[in-house]
Amino acid sequence: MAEEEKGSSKDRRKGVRTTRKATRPRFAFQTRSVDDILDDGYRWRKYGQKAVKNSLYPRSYYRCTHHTCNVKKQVQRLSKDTSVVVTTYEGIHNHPCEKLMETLSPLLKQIQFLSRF
DNA sequence: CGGATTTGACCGGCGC
DNA sequence: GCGCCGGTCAAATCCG
Repeated sequence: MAEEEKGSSKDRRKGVRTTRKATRPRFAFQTRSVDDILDDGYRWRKYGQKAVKNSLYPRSYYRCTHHTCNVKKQVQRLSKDTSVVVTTYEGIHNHPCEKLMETLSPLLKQIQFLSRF
């Protein structure tokens, strides 16, 4: 008979060890922007979207696309001011700021160039 | 082609 | 004990 892959093959969530409660500081601040995705210097990948009761707008969940970076970001829109988004950062980056580096790259180059003198 | 994104479905914890 | 909510992951799809 055909093997029923339904059920066993569908091994969805498997081992969500609770050993993931390491230091995880949470920083939340509001920003006035019409875009939910605020490029603050890191790359984010959306992994979920859920609607909030206190808000008639959905909340977006983002995660850092880095491998050694376990940082999470939550973005919610204020029901009073849809032009304001609340960004909550959870965790710390384990890698240098890509965008920041790119922005400082030309500057660093110039500094090094001037340093030669 | 690869990476990124979207939606739906599922699971765990908690309350009563 | 059961139901409900929140939160996360997976697959499929899209774009450059």
